[in-house]
Amino acid sequence: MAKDQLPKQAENFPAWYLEVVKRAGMAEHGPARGSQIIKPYGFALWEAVQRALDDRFKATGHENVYFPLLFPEKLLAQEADHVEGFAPQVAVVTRGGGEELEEPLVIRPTSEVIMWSTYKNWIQSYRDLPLLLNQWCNVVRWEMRTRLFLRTSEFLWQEGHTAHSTEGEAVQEALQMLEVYREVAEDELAIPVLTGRKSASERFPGALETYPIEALMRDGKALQAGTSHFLGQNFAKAYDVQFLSTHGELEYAWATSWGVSARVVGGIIMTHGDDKGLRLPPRVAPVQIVIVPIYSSDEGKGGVLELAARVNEALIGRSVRVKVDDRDQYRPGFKFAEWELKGVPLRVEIGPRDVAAGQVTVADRINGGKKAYSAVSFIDEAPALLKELQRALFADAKAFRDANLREAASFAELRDGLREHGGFWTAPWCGDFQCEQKVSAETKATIRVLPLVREDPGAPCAVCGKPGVERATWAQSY
RNA sequence: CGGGAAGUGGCGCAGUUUGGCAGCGCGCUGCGUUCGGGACGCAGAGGCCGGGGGUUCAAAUCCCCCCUUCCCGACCA
Repeated sequence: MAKDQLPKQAENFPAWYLEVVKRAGMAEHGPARGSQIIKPYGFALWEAVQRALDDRFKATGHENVYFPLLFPEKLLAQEADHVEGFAPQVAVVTRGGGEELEEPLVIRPTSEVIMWSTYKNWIQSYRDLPLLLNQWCNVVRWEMRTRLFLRTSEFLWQEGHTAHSTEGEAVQEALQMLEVYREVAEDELAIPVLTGRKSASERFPGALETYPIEALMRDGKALQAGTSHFLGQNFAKAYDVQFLSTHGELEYAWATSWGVSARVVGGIIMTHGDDKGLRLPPRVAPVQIVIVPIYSSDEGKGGVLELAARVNEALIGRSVRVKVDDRDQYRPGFKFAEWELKGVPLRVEIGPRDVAAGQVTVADRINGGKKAYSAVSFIDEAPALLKELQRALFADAKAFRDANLREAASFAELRDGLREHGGFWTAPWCGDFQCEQKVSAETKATIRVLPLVREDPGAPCAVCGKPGVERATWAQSY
Protein backbone atom coordinates (compact mmCIF):
# COMPACT_ATOMS: atom_id res chain seq x y z
CA MET A 1 0.00 0.00 0.00
CA ALA A 2 1.27 3.43 -0.88
CA LYS A 3 2.46 5.51 2.02
CA ASP A 4 2.87 9.19 2.18
CA GLN A 5 0.27 9.96 -0.47
CA LEU A 6 -0.36 13.32 -2.07
CA PRO A 7 -3.45 15.28 -1.07
CA LYS A 8 -6.26 14.55 -3.53
CA GLN A 9 -6.26 17.15 -6.26
CA ALA A 10 -10.01 17.69 -6.18
CA GLU A 11 -10.17 18.05 -2.39
CA ASN A 12 -7.51 20.67 -1.83
CA PHE A 13 -5.93 22.01 -4.95
CA PRO A 14 -3.51 24.49 -3.34
CA ALA A 15 -2.17 21.85 -0.93
CA TRP A 16 -1.89 19.34 -3.76
CA TYR A 17 0.02 21.87 -5.85
CA LEU A 18 2.51 22.75 -3.13
CA GLU A 19 3.12 19.10 -2.28
CA VAL A 20 3.84 18.26 -5.91
CA VAL A 21 6.21 21.19 -6.29
CA LYS A 22 8.13 20.19 -3.20
CA ARG A 23 8.08 16.41 -3.49
CA ALA A 24 8.93 16.35 -7.18
CA GLY A 25 12.02 18.40 -6.32
CA MET A 26 11.02 21.52 -8.25
CA ALA A 27 11.29 24.38 -5.77
CA GLU A 28 11.26 25.39 -2.13
CA HIS A 29 10.94 28.63 -0.21
CA GLY A 30 13.93 30.91 0.10
CA PRO A 31 14.85 32.86 3.23
CA ALA A 32 13.47 36.24 2.15
CA ARG A 33 9.83 37.18 1.90
CA GLY A 34 8.18 35.49 -1.07
CA SER A 35 11.43 34.21 -2.55
CA GLN A 36 11.98 30.75 -3.92
CA ILE A 37 14.83 28.38 -4.60
CA ILE A 38 14.35 26.53 -7.87
CA LYS A 39 15.75 23.01 -7.63
CA PRO A 40 17.34 21.03 -10.47
CA TYR A 41 14.21 19.27 -11.71
CA GLY A 42 12.16 22.47 -11.74
CA PHE A 43 14.97 24.40 -13.36
CA ALA A 44 15.43 21.75 -16.05
CA LEU A 45 11.79 22.22 -16.98
CA TRP A 46 12.21 25.99 -17.11
CA GLU A 47 15.31 25.53 -19.30
CA ALA A 48 13.25 23.46 -21.72
CA VAL A 49 10.69 26.26 -21.89
CA GLN A 50 13.49 28.77 -22.40
CA ARG A 51 14.90 26.79 -25.32
CA ALA A 52 11.51 26.52 -26.97
CA LEU A 53 10.95 30.26 -26.68
CA ASP A 54 14.47 31.35 -27.53
CA ASP A 55 14.59 29.27 -30.72
CA ARG A 56 11.49 31.10 -31.92
CA PHE A 57 12.80 34.51 -30.87
CA LYS A 58 15.90 33.91 -32.98
CA ALA A 59 13.81 32.65 -35.87
CA THR A 60 11.83 35.90 -35.84
CA GLY A 61 14.96 38.04 -35.92
CA HIS A 62 15.43 38.93 -32.25
CA GLU A 63 18.73 39.19 -30.43
CA ASN A 64 19.50 38.70 -26.76
CA VAL A 65 21.00 41.44 -24.58
CA TYR A 66 21.46 42.16 -20.91
CA PHE A 67 20.59 45.36 -19.09
CA PRO A 68 21.35 46.29 -15.45
CA LEU A 69 19.40 45.00 -12.48
CA LEU A 70 19.58 48.40 -10.77
CA PHE A 71 18.80 51.84 -12.11
CA PRO A 72 18.15 55.28 -10.60
CA GLU A 73 14.72 55.70 -9.09
CA LYS A 74 14.13 59.01 -10.87
CA LEU A 75 14.22 57.26 -14.28
CA LEU A 76 11.11 55.36 -13.29
CA ALA A 77 9.13 58.51 -12.68
CA GLN A 78 9.10 59.68 -16.29
CA GLU A 79 6.22 57.61 -17.68
CA ALA A 80 3.15 58.51 -15.63
CA ASP A 81 0.99 55.38 -16.00
CA HIS A 82 3.99 53.12 -15.72
CA VAL A 83 5.26 54.56 -12.47
CA GLU A 84 1.78 54.65 -11.01
CA GLY A 85 1.30 50.99 -11.86
CA PHE A 86 4.61 49.78 -10.54
CA ALA A 87 5.52 52.13 -7.68
CA PRO A 88 3.80 50.06 -4.96
CA GLN A 89 5.66 46.90 -5.94
CA VAL A 90 9.14 48.27 -6.49
CA ALA A 91 12.02 47.38 -4.17
CA VAL A 92 14.50 50.20 -3.66
CA VAL A 93 18.15 49.99 -2.65
CA THR A 94 19.06 52.87 -0.35
CA ARG A 95 22.41 51.73 1.04
CA GLY A 96 25.63 50.71 -0.68
CA GLY A 97 29.28 50.61 0.27
CA GLY A 98 28.25 51.03 3.87
CA GLU A 99 26.62 54.39 3.24
CA GLU A 100 23.25 55.86 2.41
CA LEU A 101 23.01 56.35 -1.35
CA GLU A 102 22.46 59.89 -2.57
CA GLU A 103 20.39 58.52 -5.41
CA PRO A 104 18.27 55.50 -4.44
CA LEU A 105 18.36 52.64 -6.95
CA VAL A 106 15.35 50.57 -7.88
CA ILE A 107 15.60 46.86 -8.53
CA ARG A 108 13.96 46.34 -11.93
CA PRO A 109 10.34 45.23 -11.77
CA THR A 110 10.50 45.20 -15.60
CA SER A 111 12.94 46.90 -17.95
CA GLU A 112 10.99 49.30 -20.16
CA VAL A 113 12.53 52.19 -18.28
CA ILE A 114 16.20 51.20 -18.35
CA MET A 115 15.98 49.97 -21.92
CA TRP A 116 14.07 52.93 -23.39
CA SER A 117 16.25 55.46 -21.59
CA THR A 118 19.15 53.71 -23.34
CA TYR A 119 17.40 53.32 -26.71
CA LYS A 120 17.46 57.12 -26.86
CA ASN A 121 21.18 56.85 -27.57
CA TRP A 122 20.88 53.95 -29.99
CA ILE A 123 18.16 55.26 -32.24
CA GLN A 124 18.78 58.24 -34.55
CA SER A 125 17.45 57.16 -37.92
CA TYR A 126 14.76 54.96 -39.41
CA ARG A 127 17.75 52.82 -40.46
CA ASP A 128 18.28 51.91 -36.78
CA LEU A 129 14.82 50.40 -36.71
CA PRO A 130 13.35 48.01 -36.00
CA LEU A 131 15.32 47.30 -32.85
CA LEU A 132 14.40 43.74 -31.80
CA LEU A 133 15.89 42.87 -28.44
CA ASN A 134 15.14 40.39 -25.71
CA GLN A 135 16.69 39.63 -22.35
CA TRP A 136 16.58 36.65 -20.02
CA CYS A 137 16.77 37.88 -16.47
CA ASN A 138 15.21 38.12 -13.05
CA VAL A 139 12.92 40.86 -11.81
CA VAL A 140 11.61 41.79 -8.37
CA ARG A 141 8.06 42.80 -7.53
CA TRP A 142 6.99 43.20 -3.94
CA GLU A 143 3.84 41.13 -4.10
CA MET A 144 1.56 40.93 -1.09
CA ARG A 145 0.80 37.29 -1.46
CA THR A 146 3.12 34.71 -2.98
CA ARG A 147 3.04 31.10 -4.12
CA LEU A 148 5.89 28.95 -5.45
CA PHE A 149 6.38 29.59 -9.19
CA LEU A 150 3.03 31.36 -9.66
CA ARG A 151 3.86 34.51 -7.78
CA THR A 152 7.20 35.06 -6.10
CA SER A 153 8.80 38.35 -5.16
CA GLU A 154 11.71 37.58 -7.45
CA PHE A 155 11.08 35.68 -10.65
CA LEU A 156 12.88 34.53 -13.79
CA TRP A 157 11.55 35.54 -17.17
CA GLN A 158 12.34 36.84 -20.60
CA GLU A 159 11.32 40.32 -21.64
CA GLY A 160 11.41 41.49 -25.22
CA HIS A 161 11.55 45.23 -25.93
CA THR A 162 11.27 46.36 -29.51
CA ALA A 163 11.23 49.74 -31.24
CA HIS A 164 9.65 50.38 -34.62
CA SER A 165 9.25 53.22 -37.07
CA THR A 166 5.52 52.78 -37.64
CA GLU A 167 2.49 52.03 -35.54
CA GLY A 168 1.41 49.23 -37.86
CA GLU A 169 4.73 47.47 -37.63
CA ALA A 170 4.73 47.66 -33.81
CA VAL A 171 1.21 46.25 -33.61
CA GLN A 172 2.25 43.45 -35.96
CA GLU A 173 5.25 42.71 -33.75
CA ALA A 174 3.09 42.50 -30.61
CA LEU A 175 0.67 40.17 -32.38
CA GLN A 176 3.50 38.08 -33.81
CA MET A 177 4.91 37.49 -30.33
CA LEU A 178 1.48 36.65 -29.01
CA GLU A 179 1.35 33.96 -31.68
CA VAL A 180 4.82 32.73 -30.69
CA TYR A 181 3.58 32.40 -27.13
CA ARG A 182 0.44 30.56 -28.20
CA GLU A 183 2.49 28.17 -30.25
CA VAL A 184 4.96 27.42 -27.44
CA ALA A 185 2.15 26.94 -24.93
CA GLU A 186 0.14 24.63 -27.14
CA ASP A 187 2.79 22.77 -29.15
CA GLU A 188 5.50 22.49 -26.54
CA LEU A 189 3.79 22.68 -23.16
CA ALA A 190 0.54 21.05 -24.35
CA ILE A 191 -1.41 23.87 -22.68
CA PRO A 192 -4.39 25.12 -24.73
CA VAL A 193 -4.72 28.88 -24.42
CA LEU A 194 -7.13 31.65 -25.26
CA THR A 195 -5.63 34.66 -26.96
CA GLY A 196 -7.09 38.13 -27.24
CA ARG A 197 -6.94 41.64 -25.79
CA LYS A 198 -7.13 42.80 -22.19
CA SER A 199 -9.73 45.30 -21.06
CA ALA A 200 -8.44 48.79 -20.21
CA SER A 201 -8.43 48.04 -16.49
CA GLU A 202 -6.36 44.87 -16.94
CA ARG A 203 -3.80 46.42 -19.26
CA PHE A 204 -0.09 46.67 -18.52
CA PRO A 205 0.77 50.10 -17.05
CA GLY A 206 1.73 52.28 -20.00
CA ALA A 207 0.35 49.98 -22.72
CA LEU A 208 -2.25 50.84 -25.37
CA GLU A 209 -3.08 47.18 -25.85
CA THR A 210 -2.16 44.08 -23.86
CA TYR A 211 -2.43 40.70 -25.59
CA PRO A 212 -2.37 37.74 -23.19
CA ILE A 213 -2.42 33.97 -23.49
CA GLU A 214 -4.80 32.58 -20.90
CA ALA A 215 -4.75 28.96 -19.75
CA LEU A 216 -7.20 27.04 -17.58
CA MET A 217 -5.98 25.14 -14.53
CA ARG A 218 -7.56 21.89 -13.29
CA ASP A 219 -9.32 23.68 -10.45
CA GLY A 220 -11.15 25.95 -12.88
CA LYS A 221 -9.03 29.06 -12.40
CA ALA A 222 -7.33 30.87 -15.25
CA LEU A 223 -3.63 31.60 -15.46
CA GLN A 224 -2.09 34.34 -17.58
CA ALA A 225 0.83 32.45 -19.07
CA GLY A 226 2.33 35.21 -21.18
CA THR A 227 1.67 38.74 -22.42
CA SER A 228 2.57 40.89 -25.35
CA HIS A 229 2.03 44.65 -25.21
CA PHE A 230 1.63 47.36 -27.81
CA LEU A 231 3.01 50.40 -26.01
CA GLY A 232 2.37 53.06 -28.67
CA GLN A 233 4.71 56.03 -28.37
CA ASN A 234 4.35 56.40 -24.61
CA PHE A 235 7.86 55.29 -23.72
CA ALA A 236 9.45 57.01 -26.71
CA LYS A 237 7.90 60.27 -25.54
CA ALA A 238 8.80 59.73 -21.89
CA TYR A 239 12.46 58.97 -22.70
CA ASP A 240 12.71 61.11 -25.81
CA VAL A 241 13.43 58.42 -28.38
CA GLN A 242 13.11 60.14 -31.76
CA PHE A 243 14.40 59.20 -35.18
CA LEU A 244 14.67 60.88 -38.55
CA SER A 245 12.19 59.30 -40.94
CA THR A 246 12.56 58.67 -44.67
CA HIS A 247 10.82 62.02 -45.15
CA GLY A 248 13.46 63.74 -43.04
CA GLU A 249 11.06 64.38 -40.18
CA LEU A 250 11.69 63.74 -36.51
CA GLU A 251 9.29 61.07 -35.20
CA TYR A 252 8.80 59.16 -31.99
CA ALA A 253 9.47 55.41 -32.11
CA TRP A 254 6.73 52.85 -31.57
CA ALA A 255 7.21 50.23 -28.86
CA THR A 256 6.27 46.72 -27.87
CA SER A 257 7.23 44.57 -24.94
CA TRP A 258 6.42 40.94 -24.20
CA GLY A 259 7.24 38.43 -21.50
CA VAL A 260 6.90 34.89 -20.25
CA SER A 261 8.02 33.95 -16.76
CA ALA A 262 8.94 30.78 -14.88
CA ARG A 263 5.34 30.91 -13.69
CA VAL A 264 4.58 28.67 -16.68
CA VAL A 265 6.29 25.84 -14.78
CA GLY A 266 3.47 26.16 -12.27
CA GLY A 267 1.06 26.30 -15.20
CA ILE A 268 2.34 22.99 -16.55
CA ILE A 269 1.88 21.39 -13.15
CA MET A 270 -1.65 22.74 -12.67
CA THR A 271 -2.77 21.98 -16.21
CA HIS A 272 -1.61 18.38 -16.47
CA GLY A 273 -1.15 17.09 -12.92
CA ASP A 274 -3.29 14.37 -11.36
CA ASP A 275 -3.57 12.57 -8.02
CA LYS A 276 -0.27 10.81 -8.62
CA GLY A 277 1.61 14.04 -9.30
CA LEU A 278 2.94 15.57 -12.50
CA ARG A 279 2.34 14.54 -16.06
CA LEU A 280 4.92 16.25 -18.24
CA PRO A 281 4.64 16.99 -21.95
CA PRO A 282 7.34 14.89 -23.68
CA ARG A 283 8.62 17.90 -25.64
CA VAL A 284 9.82 19.65 -22.48
CA ALA A 285 10.14 16.76 -20.00
CA PRO A 286 13.69 16.77 -18.56
CA VAL A 287 13.49 12.96 -18.62
CA GLN A 288 11.27 11.51 -21.35
CA ILE A 289 11.83 7.84 -20.62
CA VAL A 290 13.09 6.30 -17.40
CA ILE A 291 14.34 2.74 -17.33
CA VAL A 292 13.84 0.86 -14.08
CA PRO A 293 15.84 -2.37 -13.89
CA ILE A 294 14.33 -5.06 -11.67
CA TYR A 295 16.20 -8.03 -10.29
CA SER A 296 15.61 -10.47 -7.50
CA SER A 297 18.99 -12.12 -7.28
CA ASP A 298 22.55 -11.42 -8.24
CA GLU A 299 22.29 -14.02 -10.99
CA GLY A 300 19.45 -12.19 -12.73
CA LYS A 301 21.07 -8.82 -12.24
CA GLY A 302 23.67 -9.08 -14.98
CA GLY A 303 21.22 -9.80 -17.78
CA VAL A 304 18.80 -7.14 -16.63
CA LEU A 305 21.41 -4.40 -16.42
CA GLU A 306 22.82 -5.42 -19.77
CA LEU A 307 19.46 -5.12 -21.53
CA ALA A 308 18.78 -1.83 -19.70
CA ALA A 309 22.11 -0.43 -20.90
CA ARG A 310 21.42 -1.56 -24.47
CA VAL A 311 17.98 0.05 -24.55
CA ASN A 312 19.42 3.17 -22.94
CA GLU A 313 22.12 3.60 -25.56
CA ALA A 314 19.80 2.90 -28.45
CA LEU A 315 17.35 5.54 -27.19
CA ILE A 316 20.11 8.11 -26.73
CA GLY A 317 21.00 7.36 -30.35
CA ARG A 318 17.46 8.37 -31.27
CA SER A 319 17.77 11.67 -29.36
CA VAL A 320 15.50 10.57 -26.54
CA ARG A 321 16.17 12.05 -23.08
CA VAL A 322 16.47 8.79 -21.18
CA LYS A 323 17.69 7.81 -17.73
CA VAL A 324 18.46 4.45 -16.13
CA ASP A 325 17.42 4.42 -12.49
CA ASP A 326 19.93 1.93 -11.13
CA ARG A 327 19.86 3.21 -7.57
CA ASP A 328 20.45 0.20 -5.36
CA GLN A 329 18.80 1.47 -2.22
CA TYR A 330 15.25 1.58 -3.59
CA ARG A 331 12.98 -1.22 -4.65
CA PRO A 332 11.06 -1.05 -7.91
CA GLY A 333 7.72 -0.04 -6.42
CA PHE A 334 9.27 2.98 -4.80
CA LYS A 335 10.89 4.04 -8.05
CA PHE A 336 7.63 3.62 -9.96
CA ALA A 337 5.83 5.93 -7.56
CA GLU A 338 8.63 8.47 -7.59
CA TRP A 339 8.86 8.75 -11.39
CA GLU A 340 5.10 8.98 -11.60
CA LEU A 341 5.25 11.88 -9.15
CA LYS A 342 7.89 13.51 -11.34
CA GLY A 343 5.73 13.06 -14.40
CA VAL A 344 8.10 11.14 -16.68
CA PRO A 345 5.99 10.24 -19.74
CA LEU A 346 7.20 6.67 -20.26
CA ARG A 347 8.66 4.18 -17.79
CA VAL A 348 10.41 1.08 -19.05
CA GLU A 349 10.52 -1.85 -16.65
CA ILE A 350 13.14 -4.47 -17.36
CA GLY A 351 13.20 -7.56 -15.15
CA PRO A 352 14.25 -11.20 -15.47
CA ARG A 353 10.94 -12.10 -17.10
CA ASP A 354 11.50 -9.43 -19.74
CA VAL A 355 15.06 -10.56 -20.38
CA ALA A 356 13.86 -14.14 -20.81
CA ALA A 357 11.21 -13.05 -23.30
CA GLY A 358 13.39 -10.50 -25.07
CA GLN A 359 10.87 -7.81 -24.23
CA VAL A 360 10.42 -4.65 -22.16
CA THR A 361 7.36 -3.58 -20.15
CA VAL A 362 6.35 0.01 -20.83
CA ALA A 363 4.15 2.05 -18.49
CA ASP A 364 2.40 5.11 -19.90
CA ARG A 365 2.13 8.09 -17.49
CA ILE A 366 -0.17 10.08 -19.75
CA ASN A 367 -2.93 7.60 -20.53
CA GLY A 368 -2.13 5.03 -17.84
CA GLY A 369 -1.61 1.32 -18.44
CA LYS A 370 1.31 -0.96 -19.24
CA LYS A 371 2.19 -2.79 -22.41
CA ALA A 372 4.93 -5.23 -23.44
CA TYR A 373 7.09 -4.52 -26.49
CA SER A 374 9.94 -6.46 -27.95
CA ALA A 375 13.07 -4.52 -27.06
CA VAL A 376 13.82 -3.84 -30.71
CA SER A 377 10.38 -2.57 -31.62
CA PHE A 378 10.19 -0.34 -28.55
CA ILE A 379 13.47 1.30 -29.46
CA ASP A 380 12.17 1.92 -32.99
CA GLU A 381 8.81 3.21 -31.89
CA ALA A 382 9.85 5.31 -28.87
CA PRO A 383 10.11 8.67 -30.67
CA ALA A 384 6.71 8.17 -32.28
CA LEU A 385 5.22 7.06 -28.96
CA LEU A 386 6.45 10.24 -27.31
CA LYS A 387 4.93 12.31 -30.09
CA GLU A 388 1.64 10.51 -29.60
CA LEU A 389 1.73 11.16 -25.85
CA GLN A 390 2.39 14.83 -26.47
CA ARG A 391 -0.69 14.92 -28.67
CA ALA A 392 -2.77 12.96 -26.14
CA LEU A 393 -1.81 15.25 -23.28
CA PHE A 394 -2.79 18.32 -25.27
CA ALA A 395 -6.06 16.68 -26.32
CA ASP A 396 -6.76 15.88 -22.67
CA ALA A 397 -6.12 19.45 -21.55
CA LYS A 398 -8.09 20.86 -24.46
CA ALA A 399 -11.10 18.67 -23.76
CA PHE A 400 -11.07 19.91 -20.17
CA ARG A 401 -10.67 23.54 -21.23
CA ASP A 402 -13.40 23.31 -23.87
CA ALA A 403 -15.78 21.67 -21.41
CA ASN A 404 -15.17 24.63 -19.11
CA LEU A 405 -15.55 27.39 -21.68
CA ARG A 406 -19.19 28.33 -21.49
CA GLU A 407 -21.52 31.06 -22.65
CA ALA A 408 -23.73 33.01 -20.29
CA ALA A 409 -26.92 34.58 -21.62
CA SER A 410 -27.77 36.62 -18.55
CA PHE A 411 -26.09 38.30 -15.63
CA ALA A 412 -27.45 35.66 -13.24
CA GLU A 413 -26.02 32.88 -15.37
CA LEU A 414 -22.65 34.64 -15.60
CA ARG A 415 -22.52 35.30 -11.87
CA ASP A 416 -23.66 31.86 -10.76
CA GLY A 417 -21.50 30.13 -13.35
CA LEU A 418 -18.36 31.96 -12.28
CA ARG A 419 -19.11 31.32 -8.63
CA GLU A 420 -20.26 27.73 -8.78
CA HIS A 421 -18.66 26.08 -11.80
CA GLY A 422 -15.50 28.10 -12.34
CA GLY A 423 -13.81 27.99 -15.71
CA PHE A 424 -14.23 30.52 -18.51
CA TRP A 425 -17.57 32.25 -19.09
CA THR A 426 -18.25 34.37 -22.12
CA ALA A 427 -20.92 37.04 -22.23
CA PRO A 428 -21.82 40.15 -24.24
CA TRP A 429 -20.41 43.33 -22.74
CA CYS A 430 -21.08 47.04 -23.32
CA GLY A 431 -17.44 48.00 -22.72
CA ASP A 432 -18.16 50.05 -19.59
CA PHE A 433 -15.87 49.80 -16.60
CA GLN A 434 -18.88 49.89 -14.23
CA CYS A 435 -20.23 46.64 -15.64
CA GLU A 436 -16.81 45.00 -15.53
CA GLN A 437 -16.44 46.10 -11.93
CA LYS A 438 -19.85 44.83 -10.94
CA VAL A 439 -19.11 41.31 -12.17
CA SER A 440 -15.72 41.36 -10.43
CA ALA A 441 -17.22 42.53 -7.17
CA GLU A 442 -19.80 39.76 -7.16
CA THR A 443 -17.67 36.89 -8.46
CA LYS A 444 -14.02 37.77 -7.86
CA ALA A 445 -13.57 37.04 -11.57
CA THR A 446 -11.97 39.39 -14.07
CA ILE A 447 -12.11 39.74 -17.83
CA ARG A 448 -9.37 37.45 -19.06
CA VAL A 449 -9.70 38.13 -22.77
CA LEU A 450 -11.60 40.16 -25.31
CA PRO A 451 -11.58 39.12 -28.97
CA LEU A 452 -8.52 40.23 -30.94
CA VAL A 453 -10.85 41.83 -33.42
CA ARG A 454 -13.77 43.61 -31.83
CA GLU A 455 -17.04 42.26 -33.16
CA ASP A 456 -20.65 43.14 -32.38
CA PRO A 457 -22.03 40.30 -30.25
CA GLY A 458 -25.53 40.99 -31.52
CA ALA A 459 -26.86 40.93 -27.99
CA PRO A 460 -27.17 43.40 -25.12
CA CYS A 461 -24.62 43.65 -22.30
CA ALA A 462 -25.28 40.81 -19.85
CA VAL A 463 -24.82 43.22 -16.95
CA CYS A 464 -26.61 46.47 -17.83
CA GLY A 465 -28.69 45.61 -20.89
CA LYS A 466 -27.25 48.41 -23.01
CA PRO A 467 -26.11 47.43 -26.51
CA GLY A 468 -23.16 45.06 -26.36
CA VAL A 469 -19.99 46.03 -28.24
CA GLU A 470 -18.13 42.72 -27.91
CA ARG A 471 -17.99 39.42 -26.04
CA ALA A 472 -15.88 39.32 -22.87
CA THR A 473 -14.47 36.10 -21.43
CA TRP A 474 -14.39 35.97 -17.66
CA ALA A 475 -12.75 33.74 -15.07
CA GLN A 476 -11.33 33.69 -11.62
CA SER A 477 -7.58 33.56 -11.87
CA TYR A 478 -4.20 33.09 -10.23
C1' C B 1 -1.37 45.68 3.84
C1' G B 2 -6.15 43.85 7.00
C1' G B 3 -8.35 39.01 9.31
C1' G B 4 -7.09 33.85 10.85
C1' A B 5 -3.47 29.69 11.69
C1' A B 6 1.46 28.12 12.24
C1' G B 7 7.16 27.97 12.82
C1' U B 8 10.51 22.13 17.48
C1' G B 9 16.90 17.27 13.68
C1' G B 10 16.31 16.96 6.14
C1' C B 11 10.48 16.20 6.01
C1' G B 12 5.80 15.53 8.87
C1' C B 13 4.41 16.23 13.86
C1' A B 14 3.73 15.64 19.66
C1' G B 15 5.24 18.45 23.86
C1' U B 16 3.20 24.81 25.28
C1' U B 17 -3.03 24.84 28.69
C1' U B 18 -0.37 23.76 34.36
C1' G B 19 7.69 26.47 33.29
C1' G B 20 11.63 21.46 35.60
C1' C B 21 16.38 15.56 31.28
C1' A B 22 13.91 17.62 23.81
C1' G B 23 10.59 13.25 22.02
C1' C B 24 7.91 10.25 17.95
C1' G B 25 7.27 8.66 12.68
C1' C B 26 9.61 9.03 7.99
C1' G B 27 14.25 10.00 5.94
C1' C B 28 19.81 9.61 6.68
C1' U B 29 24.68 6.26 7.96
C1' G B 30 26.65 1.03 8.71
C1' C B 31 25.84 -4.32 8.41
C1' G B 32 22.59 -8.25 6.88
C1' U B 33 18.23 -10.19 4.47
C1' U B 34 15.27 -8.33 0.32
C1' C B 35 13.95 -6.49 -4.90
C1' G B 36 7.64 -7.40 -10.99
C1' G B 37 3.71 -1.35 -7.28
C1' G B 38 6.01 3.05 -1.92
C1' A B 39 10.57 -3.82 2.03
C1' C B 40 12.40 -5.55 6.87
C1' G B 41 15.86 -6.56 11.18
C1' C B 42 19.84 -4.85 14.27
C1' A B 43 23.18 -0.88 15.44
C1' G B 44 24.07 4.50 14.88
C1' A B 45 24.40 9.89 13.56
C1' G B 46 21.78 14.29 13.65
C1' G B 47 18.32 19.84 17.40
C1' C B 48 21.03 27.55 20.45
C1' C B 49 12.83 24.44 19.91
C1' G B 50 12.31 30.96 13.58
C1' G B 51 15.28 35.59 15.59
C1' G B 52 15.98 39.33 19.45
C1' G B 53 14.75 41.20 24.21
C1' G B 54 12.29 40.42 29.05
C1' U B 55 10.19 37.64 33.60
C1' U B 56 12.17 33.44 36.63
C1' C B 57 16.46 29.56 40.71
C1' A B 58 14.90 27.45 35.94
C1' A B 59 11.83 29.04 29.43
C1' A B 60 10.29 25.07 23.47
C1' U B 61 6.53 26.39 27.33
C1' C B 62 4.90 33.00 30.22
C1' C B 63 5.35 38.53 28.30
C1' C B 64 7.01 42.21 24.34
C1' C B 65 9.07 43.22 19.45
C1' C B 66 10.57 41.35 14.75
C1' C B 67 11.02 37.66 10.63
C1' U B 68 8.98 33.76 7.62
C1' U B 69 5.20 30.35 5.80
C1' C B 70 0.00 28.75 4.94
C1' C B 71 -5.42 30.07 4.35
C1' C B 72 -9.14 34.26 3.35
C1' G B 73 -9.40 39.41 1.29
C1' A B 74 -7.13 43.97 -1.46
C1' C B 75 -2.45 43.85 -5.49
C1' C B 76 -0.16 41.25 -9.59
C1' A B 77 3.47 37.46 -14.60
